[in-house]
Amino acid sequence: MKAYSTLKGVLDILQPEILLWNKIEEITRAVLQNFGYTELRIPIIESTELFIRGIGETSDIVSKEMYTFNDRAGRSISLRPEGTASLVRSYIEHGLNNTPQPWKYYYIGPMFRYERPQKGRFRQFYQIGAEFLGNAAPVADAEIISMIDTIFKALHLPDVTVEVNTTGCRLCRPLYRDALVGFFTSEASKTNMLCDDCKVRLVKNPLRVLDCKVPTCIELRKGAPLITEYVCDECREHDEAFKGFLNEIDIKYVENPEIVRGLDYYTKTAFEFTTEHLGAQKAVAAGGRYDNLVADFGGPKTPAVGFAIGVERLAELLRQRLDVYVCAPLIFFAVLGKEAQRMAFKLSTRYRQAGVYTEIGNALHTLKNQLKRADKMAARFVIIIGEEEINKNAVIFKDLVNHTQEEVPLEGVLGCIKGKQAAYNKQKINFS
RNA sequence: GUGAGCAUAGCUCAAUUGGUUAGAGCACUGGACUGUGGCUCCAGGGGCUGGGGGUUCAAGUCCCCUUGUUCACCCCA
Repeated sequence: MKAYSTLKGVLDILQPEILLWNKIEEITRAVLQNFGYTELRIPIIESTELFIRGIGETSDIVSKEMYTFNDRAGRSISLRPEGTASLVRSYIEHGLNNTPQPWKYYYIGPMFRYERPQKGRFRQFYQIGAEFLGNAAPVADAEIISMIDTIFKALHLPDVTVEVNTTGCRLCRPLYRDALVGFFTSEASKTNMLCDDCKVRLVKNPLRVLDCKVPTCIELRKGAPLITEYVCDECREHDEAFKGFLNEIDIKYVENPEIVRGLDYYTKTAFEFTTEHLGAQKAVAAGGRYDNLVADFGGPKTPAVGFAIGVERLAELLRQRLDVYVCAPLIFFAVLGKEAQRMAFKLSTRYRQAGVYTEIGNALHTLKNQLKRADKMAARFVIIIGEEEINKNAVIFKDLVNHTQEEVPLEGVLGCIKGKQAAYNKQKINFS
């Protein structure tokens, strides 16, 4: 029979990787909570229309990366490629604008994009994202940056750079866009010298020409108009105030006019947290403001800021750096014979219900073998039960670390364990 | 969608210029006088050399195709 394997770009996350993920989630959730965010579980499938309307029909995500299919009733369904559209949908669908504002929620889960996998990029990948709705003020943008910064500090993530940009709004961005197109089309020779990709970009998304890595394009765009020269007063003031708040809390940022979000809904602030340790996919978190999306979805006009962290990328950066432990059993029962097994099963059930991690050896194996397993599992204590012990109504209580053992009467076993929970062995996980 | 590199045991890797039954370490399982772990020693299981085709007396090794994978482009978390 043919061996099955995961689909391209889709991974099983197993030990020890998953322990690192658990730790990341645990720490991140705690920080999100401190900033007033609660989780919202959004579905993995939505109507395709939701993403087309939200992310934009011409975006790469929608035009070539969505997992789209028809359900049995012929409705077009898509696996979510991102979380924001769903959260905004949920906000409107449940009338959550009628709950106390502002509205702060986060989500954790897999996203799906049909792309060629490479370092830090997968077809099923996990995001931890949060959305802050109902606050148009620059301080909201800064609070989001501060929150990501706090998460990364809590995780001891090293060497991250905060890059920020303003992408303008619906009033000023078109002006800039036109200016840019005008710049590149002012002379036919200039247009022709652009690379083929850029010729397409010039029509589809001119801002991306600024991001091209072809040398001739880099040369050609010298002297091109800058977004900062075209943003309206409101956007400029917003941007300045936003950066002022970052200065206020000593967050070093780099202004990068090349940050052009690939999702159409962004306005004003756009940002990325980048690192040099991730290969080409260097953004570990990214986001921005989207003041029109809620209204575009038919909700009340509601300003919003949000972001998403790439969990795989974060985990990649934290391998070796975050101490991750797996709990070993406090008690391992080594049992000889059926009666011993019965006793161990009863005892261990009691201990487990009291919150103690116990394991029971295989009664068919020799004592030596069971001790070997106990050791391999890094168990702290072994309770040996054999015929002799059953006859004496006692057990042997063995300390695997101090190499000591004593015979204790059955009634005394619980007392032996009491106060020893702190003695749990913790096995530090070694990522290699 | 485009380009390049790589596919040998669960993992990391060997295998003269093509040349016998494809090896090692780690891991796993068992054993070293029958009820005592770690160390050591011994043994064992496990590979159609990713799949298919071709060249050859002979292919893990050379050629072609295919699939997977890695990295990069595009784009993005």
